Amino acid sequence: MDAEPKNTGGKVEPWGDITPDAARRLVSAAVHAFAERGYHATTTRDIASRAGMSPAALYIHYKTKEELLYQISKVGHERALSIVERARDGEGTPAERLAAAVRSFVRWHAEHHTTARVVQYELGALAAEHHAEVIAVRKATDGAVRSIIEDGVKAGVFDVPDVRGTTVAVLSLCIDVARWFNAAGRSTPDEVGDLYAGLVLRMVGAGSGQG
Amino acid sequence: MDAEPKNTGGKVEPWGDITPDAARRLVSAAVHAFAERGYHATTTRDIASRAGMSPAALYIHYKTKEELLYQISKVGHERALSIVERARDGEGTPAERLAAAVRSFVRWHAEHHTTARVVQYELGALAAEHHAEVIAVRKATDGAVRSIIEDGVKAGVFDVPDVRGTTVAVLSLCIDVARWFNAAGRSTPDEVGDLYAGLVLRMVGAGSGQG
DNA sequence: CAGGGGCCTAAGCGCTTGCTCACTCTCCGT
DNA sequence: ACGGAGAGTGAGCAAGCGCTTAGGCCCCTG
Repeated sequence: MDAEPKNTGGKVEPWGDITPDAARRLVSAAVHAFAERGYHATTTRDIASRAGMSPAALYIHYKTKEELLYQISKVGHERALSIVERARDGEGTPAERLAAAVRSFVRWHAEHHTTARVVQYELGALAAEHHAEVIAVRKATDGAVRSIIEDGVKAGVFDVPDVRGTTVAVLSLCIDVARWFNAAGRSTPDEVGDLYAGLVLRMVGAGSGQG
Repeated sequence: MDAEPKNTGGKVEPWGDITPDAARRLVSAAVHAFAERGYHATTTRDIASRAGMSPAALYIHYKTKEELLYQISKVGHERALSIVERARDGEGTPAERLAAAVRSFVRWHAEHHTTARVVQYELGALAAEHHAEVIAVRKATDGAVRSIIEDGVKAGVFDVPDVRGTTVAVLSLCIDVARWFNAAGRSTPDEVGDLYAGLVLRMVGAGSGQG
């Protein structure tokens, strides 16, 4: 029933299931390099040396540098989508489900901020067909969040005049965590997730302090 | 008292006062290229050809490609800072000033989304000292927003348990507009600004519907 | 009208890039 | 013992990069 790694919210590296070992090291090296300098400023030599191998070894496991980005982007987007889908399909009131979606989505972006930064901000470097594929996943994510908000509006527990615009705002808030979050910073992923869940409930007019 | 172009919220190109004409065309070309493909994926030949000149002409007006980015980033950040400072120092209740700050800040990011995208997302490509300079301006912007929120908390009209975290969230919301806003899309800069101002008032517990 | 500065170009230099090639080493089934 | 597949390397190619150089045109000033 759960074909994913053990734990969606925990601290597992998202690339633990890639084989062989060298391929996994390459993906991990690419994630860190892309997150630090951006895709175009990262060289294949940089990725290979971070993975502890020669420049040529990269091409044994991946056809191009772009394929590495595609792998990262695709897996990351699917993980992000599954997080909000799980919240959408879960039990509870719309407010509880929206809070759960935001909390786990934000926690993922904070916990895996290196991966998330690549996933959210480097997709413009993908080849056309890969880009389109990833955009489709993003639209599904957007739709999942919107459907939770619509549920709340239909149930009369949310006060949201502009559902589409508010959905974009909620996702903005969550995604941007990947840009500024710093593991050495003041707050933990859990704290940010809780804070943001509360802020989003207020945004939809279902703030905890007002019923 | 106002050494800036005529209009901070209007539709003026932010580079209208650069001379000579060729330098202005180069900056404008660089902004568009950087926004579309990113700094590192943009070539000096691309910038020059967009500006209607030969590759070498770029170096008559700017020492390096990075200096072009610095010019864009510095001017853009200063403009953004002046927008929130104006709101902070303006008249009205904390709620009114916060709403004004968000409205004009968001409107600027939507209106000038091409410039804003470069300003907000390409600063990592700056040289170390230029980067530090720009970071200082960003901190000032953060501080200006935070001081408005603190005013509201002190006055007892905002309900914000975590001022620092909420400030980050508010800025996230505004900045991310530059990433997704599309001039051909559904909503105008004014509409987004109004929507976001309302959402932020709710985030700080000063929603219009509850006094 | 001489001449110098501002603005621009064609050509190209030195270097780095993504990627390939010929080859080696290690492991494993027969 | 050995051949073939998988995984890796050192060297290097073609293309593209940021940037420079040498020189030409135009206009302003004396």
